[in-house]
Amino acid sequence: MSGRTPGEQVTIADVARHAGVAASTVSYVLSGKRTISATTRSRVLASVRALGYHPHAGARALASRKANVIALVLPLRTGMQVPVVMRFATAVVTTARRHDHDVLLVTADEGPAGLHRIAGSALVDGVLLMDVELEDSRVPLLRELALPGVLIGHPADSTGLACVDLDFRRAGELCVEHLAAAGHRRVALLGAPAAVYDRGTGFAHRTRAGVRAAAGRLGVDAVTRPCEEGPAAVRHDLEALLADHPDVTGLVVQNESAVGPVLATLPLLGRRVPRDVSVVAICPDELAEQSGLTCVPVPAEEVGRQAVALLMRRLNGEPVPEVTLLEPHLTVRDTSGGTGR
Amino acid sequence: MSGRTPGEQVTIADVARHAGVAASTVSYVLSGKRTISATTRSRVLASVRALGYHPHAGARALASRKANVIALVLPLRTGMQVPVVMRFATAVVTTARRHDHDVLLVTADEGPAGLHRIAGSALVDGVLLMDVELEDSRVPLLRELALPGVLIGHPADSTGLACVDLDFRRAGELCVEHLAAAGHRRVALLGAPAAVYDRGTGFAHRTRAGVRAAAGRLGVDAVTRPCEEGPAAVRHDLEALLADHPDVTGLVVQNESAVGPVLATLPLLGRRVPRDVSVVAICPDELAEQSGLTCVPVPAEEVGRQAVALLMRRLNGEPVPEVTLLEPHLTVRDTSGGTGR
DNA sequence: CTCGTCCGTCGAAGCGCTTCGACGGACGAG
DNA sequence: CTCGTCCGTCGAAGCGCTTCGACGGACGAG
Repeated sequence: MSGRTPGEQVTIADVARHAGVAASTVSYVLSGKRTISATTRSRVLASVRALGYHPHAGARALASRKANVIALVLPLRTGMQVPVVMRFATAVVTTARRHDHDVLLVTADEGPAGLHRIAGSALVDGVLLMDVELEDSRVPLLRELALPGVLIGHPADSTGLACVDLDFRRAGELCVEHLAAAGHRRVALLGAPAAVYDRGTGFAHRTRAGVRAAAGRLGVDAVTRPCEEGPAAVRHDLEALLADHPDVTGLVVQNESAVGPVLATLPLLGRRVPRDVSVVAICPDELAEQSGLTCVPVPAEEVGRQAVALLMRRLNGEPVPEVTLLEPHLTVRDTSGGTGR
Repeated sequence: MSGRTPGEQVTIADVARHAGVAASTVSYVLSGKRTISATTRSRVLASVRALGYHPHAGARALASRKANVIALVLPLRTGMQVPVVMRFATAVVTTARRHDHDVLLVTADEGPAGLHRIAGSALVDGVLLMDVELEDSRVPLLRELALPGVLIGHPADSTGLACVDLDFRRAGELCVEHLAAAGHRRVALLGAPAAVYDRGTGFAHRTRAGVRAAAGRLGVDAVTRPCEEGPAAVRHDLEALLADHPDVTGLVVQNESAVGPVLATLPLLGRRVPRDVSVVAICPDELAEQSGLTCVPVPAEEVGRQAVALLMRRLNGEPVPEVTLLEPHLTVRDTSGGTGR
């Protein structure tokens, strides 16, 4: 179609020759950094299309000192909410593309050395860090490297950083407020696996704090306990919870893999939902929708979009807020209701 | 520590000066493309470490005509097996790093234009294409662009390509053989969502073909039907299946999200597992392990490793087989057994 | 002892882009 | 009509690397 041999790089010089202008003019047409007459512009753009020109990414990065690539540092460890991560990643890629950036996938197990390498080699202009822990070793490194970064979740000390997250504390409060308003006086949080709390992962700790705070404020009894993954483990943890606290009538679940098993197990333990026990989850909305579950959705896409938008503003040298918390909302479905007690 | 201002690029010239050699010598030490004396080599490497040198990725790409980056083109559509995708992605990144390559994340919704852009801008040296359909529009494009690629799954025409996949046909056969050997004469495949078959996705079609082939060969009745996602949908589809075919005693499940609901629903329909109905799944092994499920594991990591290894061989100009099928294995657990009939 | 070979290193060129300074020419002000 | 301004374009330099050819010098063969 274009007549060129596939695989051969079309250069800016080819375009310039084809359009009868200087290479710098082509560059200015493409970047818009200088005014170019309408006729020249359209001639150049026609040549770009005719030749199927794409600027060489490496050459561009070298000359402009911008890679137009951001890194997405993913965790991929036990207890991560996998579908949430995927939807988040999609939103990140899509939004980044809209800002003319690509996304490099980095796994956390390369650790701080990975950040060093990526920053040192100018492979990326900035990073998105997921699954940030309260005391995260990568955070000081980010500061030291002067590498623009946006964190998903937030560490204990967020000075000089940019963090985006659902307001999990508020989400925990919302769940308890909803249950309390329906008359529940004893509630329980069935949370993430113990390892997640041990790592000091922010969302788990903050949710728990929110549940406790709201319970304290509203005069509700609240117990909280971790929950391991897998149907058998969930069932076991739920049974243990109800054995220790048989009078719990409101359940907050923050563990994707537990949602299905919890709803399946409760009837077997003689608890009908929502008549005997109300269940509220903090989880992806589709998951909740499938089961008619009352929930506070985790807005993965929105977090991804916001994170990229913030990073782009940082890359442009604009100031950004240290902490951006997304307001949670509770969607009422079939698994929560009043209590007879 | 290193004494340099953070964010300032350390260049090969800095290293050369520090070590008292020419820049080209540093380059040769790092690439190993010419013999360098042991003393020079160690002096250079010491300087590299002292200065914290990382070669500028763009400059390297420009000069060497290699980006040392591969693209991972992910689907992210309905019916994809999300955890499998994640584990696959991790294996890809890890293996690529071992070959000194990074991974660019591309979503399929950028479509063929994305491949054009990526190839044209020399951002990547090759691509890994996931979720390949039997008639995939990206496949001819790959050929046209002369862009080295490895496909996960395989299209109808694999001429000149490199495809890696679990041998899903054989996996389907294995499941039926296992059930037949245990005495089951009527089996059913509860498969992927209908949309997945409609798209012509290879793994779904091949599994179904394998189930049918083995059933025919062994004189077993086999019915196959798609299964939508979500507990309610799964339950509905399973009930419909058993209503139409009440004498089915062997169930093959190829749908991650259906595994839990199927095991939860069967007892409610009066079928104990494995006494009344044996269940065999094709799914990630952890998922099966959690439920004590007999299964043919989908070896996501192994597929990822193989795919990267093949791509690296292609990038080195070595010949690679058109189709690489991984041999499936059946792991017997608690959900399958003999039948009384 | 001499010559050829080859090992180890160097310098220069070039990869494809961006950006800076310069410079015609059009056009408006006086 | 003249001069100054500014718009639109050009050419050159430079980004940091790899790679090629060249060339000392050591060393072995004769």
